[in-house]
Amino acid sequence: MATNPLSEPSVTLSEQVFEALQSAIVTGDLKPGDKIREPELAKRFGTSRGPLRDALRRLEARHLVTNTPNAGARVVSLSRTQLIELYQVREALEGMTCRLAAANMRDSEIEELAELLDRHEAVVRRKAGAEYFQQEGDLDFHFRVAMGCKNDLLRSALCEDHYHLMRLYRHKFSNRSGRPRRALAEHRMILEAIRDRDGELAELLMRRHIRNARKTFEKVFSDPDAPGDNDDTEKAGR
Amino acid sequence: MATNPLSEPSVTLSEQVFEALQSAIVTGDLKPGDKIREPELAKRFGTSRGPLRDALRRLEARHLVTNTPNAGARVVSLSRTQLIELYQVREALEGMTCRLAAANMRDSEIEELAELLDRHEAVVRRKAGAEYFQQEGDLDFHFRVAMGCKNDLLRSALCEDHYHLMRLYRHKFSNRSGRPRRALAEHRMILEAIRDRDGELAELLMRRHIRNARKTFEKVFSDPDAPGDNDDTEKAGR
DNA sequence: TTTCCCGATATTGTTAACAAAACGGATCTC
DNA sequence: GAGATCCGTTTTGTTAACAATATCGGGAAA
Repeated sequence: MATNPLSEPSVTLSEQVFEALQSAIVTGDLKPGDKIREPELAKRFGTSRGPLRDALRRLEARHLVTNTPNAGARVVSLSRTQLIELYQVREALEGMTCRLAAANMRDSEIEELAELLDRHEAVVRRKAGAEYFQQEGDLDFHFRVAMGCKNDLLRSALCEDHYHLMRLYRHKFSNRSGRPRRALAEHRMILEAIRDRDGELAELLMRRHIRNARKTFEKVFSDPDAPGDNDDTEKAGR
Repeated sequence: MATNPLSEPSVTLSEQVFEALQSAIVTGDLKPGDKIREPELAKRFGTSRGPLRDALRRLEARHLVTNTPNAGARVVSLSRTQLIELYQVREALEGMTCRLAAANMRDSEIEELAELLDRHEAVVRRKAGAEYFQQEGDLDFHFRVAMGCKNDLLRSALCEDHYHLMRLYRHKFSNRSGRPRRALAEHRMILEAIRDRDGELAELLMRRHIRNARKTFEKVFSDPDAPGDNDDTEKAGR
């Protein structure tokens, strides 16, 4: 898949490039650590460097791109330590989110969340590709809780600033050794707390849930003091 | 004073414009809601529109500027609701920050924090302009805790993304009716918890501290068009 | 061979001009 | 007189060229 189409002519070009680039990063078309050469990408998207630079700045705000003055931009590449830091931020943010969701989510939203978990359960029961789908499903669950908290600043911090970063690294978010099944059980407990409108419990459970995911991650990737950003698929090509 | 000098020739122009514009916003030279006309500001800073637009995108990431396509940028103007949302985000983020600071702050940093509080106490004792200085001091305290948490993602979220927004609205952050004195006492308790390396307590106290500030704010700026009593948890659609 | 310096080349930073869209005011219609 | 419509102006979006900086490779000296 070389070039993204850049649809929707009415909206601004910067916007389209932004969406296309973000998509390219999250889907792995551009890999972590890849250098971003402005002329090359501009030509690829059929635009000039102006809108491209504009898009780069926005991606920088979402931590999907890092920029060093006079040296150019690269697709972000998180070390093990940074991933752990992300878990900690999520624990804080999503804990609060969940507390607010218990207070502010609409009954209909709660029911939809329950149905979502039912579908996840069916997938996990079938066992077929459970790990992978559970990854997407996990993000989906957290996404919906964020949408339900009715705090716009929190929602945007999660769904816009951090969500795509999580998507980018979801394959590293622990999905082994029966974790999907446990995660689903934790989701169920959180849902029940929200249903009971028990914000305090909902927050506690969400924090524990994310903390558990972090601990599993730390165990699986237990390189003590390796830099972390280099392993399987790697190296800025040329 | 009309024009900021744009010092430091070695660094990039975008960077300088970014700093100057941010300063102009936080100091009140540009006021919330002000329209930002690119040609005007570019001329004021003695640059072209390119670097200015670049700076605008970065300020957008820090929520200091809002941009609507084809209609231009404005200095952000937070509603009462949005300010409350900011308090909630701070409660979550700074709670975690404080927990980590208790674990990771160096002894020397803790001592400097203690000295800072001593200075604040002297100011508050003298009563002279206590409210104002306590504002800056309060931010200073929170800033240092964030610096001490040793989680770079958290630190940047607080010190870069939200700090300047808080500075912009610090005069609205409750500083009346003896709150500075109480805030100082709360700071002292937080410091003690950090000193004891008691992360759990430090987080609890910091969250309570910010929650108290929020409640005072909500009382002082009570919603004019809210019908009944204020409900902490419920929020009508906007 | 290794190291350092230097210049060719590529990439980023910046500018000014052009295109398109929004804004404001005067005029016209009802 | 109220409201809609058109047109000139202003402002934003986009482009291509120019300037400054960094990168890379080759060659000279130790």
